[in-house]
Amino acid sequence: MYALVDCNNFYASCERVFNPSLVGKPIVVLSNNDGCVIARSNEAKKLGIPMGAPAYQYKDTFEKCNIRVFSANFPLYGDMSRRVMSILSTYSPQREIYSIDECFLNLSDMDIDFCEYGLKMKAHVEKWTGIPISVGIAPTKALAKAANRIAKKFPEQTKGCHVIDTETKRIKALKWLDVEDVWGIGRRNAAKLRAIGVRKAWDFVNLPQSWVLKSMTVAGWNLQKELNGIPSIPMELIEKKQSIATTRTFDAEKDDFEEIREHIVTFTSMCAEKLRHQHSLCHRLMVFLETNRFKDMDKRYNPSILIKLPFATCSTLELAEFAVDGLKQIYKSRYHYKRAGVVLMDFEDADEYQPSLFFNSNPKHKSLMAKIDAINHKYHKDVIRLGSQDFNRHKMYQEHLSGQYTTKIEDVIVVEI
DNA sequence: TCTGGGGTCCTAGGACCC
DNA sequence: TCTGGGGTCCTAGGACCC
Repeated sequence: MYALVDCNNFYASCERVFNPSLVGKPIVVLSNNDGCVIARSNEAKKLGIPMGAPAYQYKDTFEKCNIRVFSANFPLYGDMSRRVMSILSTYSPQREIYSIDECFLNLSDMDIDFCEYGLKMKAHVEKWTGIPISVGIAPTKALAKAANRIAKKFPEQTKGCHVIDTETKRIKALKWLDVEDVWGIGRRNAAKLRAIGVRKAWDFVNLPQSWVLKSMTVAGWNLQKELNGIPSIPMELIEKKQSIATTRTFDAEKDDFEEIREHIVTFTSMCAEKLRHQHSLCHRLMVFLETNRFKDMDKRYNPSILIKLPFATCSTLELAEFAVDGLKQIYKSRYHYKRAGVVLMDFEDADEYQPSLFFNSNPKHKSLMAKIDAINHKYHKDVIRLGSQDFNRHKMYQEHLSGQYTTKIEDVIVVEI
């Protein structure tokens, strides 16, 4: 059996933990630059605020309905996530962190009452962190996802935990679940399925295997097996990332090369720090630029360049040099850029690195980076950075930012008695 | 005026190998 | 008229996820 644990309206719940007056009130959390709605409390969902809604189009609704608006506070959400995940890891020897607010637990070979166990972890997480969660438990990951959906949809009946442990429950769940809500069936596949009359997950599992393989490849076939109770999507237990990206939409359109270069160096530095944190070296780096995607075609230019490094490295100095090299190759002065990013990929373990006979990362950088990381970690910000980085990091509109209550000492809440 | 960010996996097709 | 067969590796792009 597998459990899928999902935090309810995670970002909104994080804000509530440190501001209980928000309980029961509609909340939305906005993306960087206060651009789009990326999280909503149940109350905000009921008011009809869609996911991804551009904030400026809903400004009046926010005011009229007294919706509390927050700028994204990722240091807070990341730290709260870490706390939730660490509690959940005590409930199974195998935990897969699937996203910032979700994780799978392998409950196989455990002689327990699954429903009782799910409710126990729910109470535990809520008591220790203040974050409400829902639990779905079933024989496969895809069915656990479906069970979780049922737990969320019917809180009165399920108390926030639903177990699919019989054939009757499995069939009932699949006949209830809309095909587009099945984990792994996206918009494209849903449209294809609708076109041939498939409406429910139950219709999907009854499609001939040949059709599924042909139209949805092996991913679709695995999904079909999973929904039929045959585990076909393994637990992913390795917690090292296979790629690390830092990308940002700018507060305004930019065309100045120097300014863009500063951002690219900063993005590279942020990626490199994460890379070192997971003890990896990278072999490839991608740099991309994007013009405003809401403008006319003739003003758009979205170049990217993939650079194969001559040696594996995690040195910010070396990576930044390669990134700027790449930027020079794709930058054209006649366009206005709205977004840019750096992606590191093709990693290997730092401990298992086999040096090359001819080209290698500067060995002195290893201890230099370690010192810089230690100092920056101590001060919780980049007090040491490259001279070529932008001084204020990245400017963003963050009009409604809450405190970093758990990661910044000045923001810790003071209780007066 | 304004419209996010960070991931994973799969496939087709080209380059290259013998 | 007709020009082999069977592999692997790499890459770009698409689809999906939160």
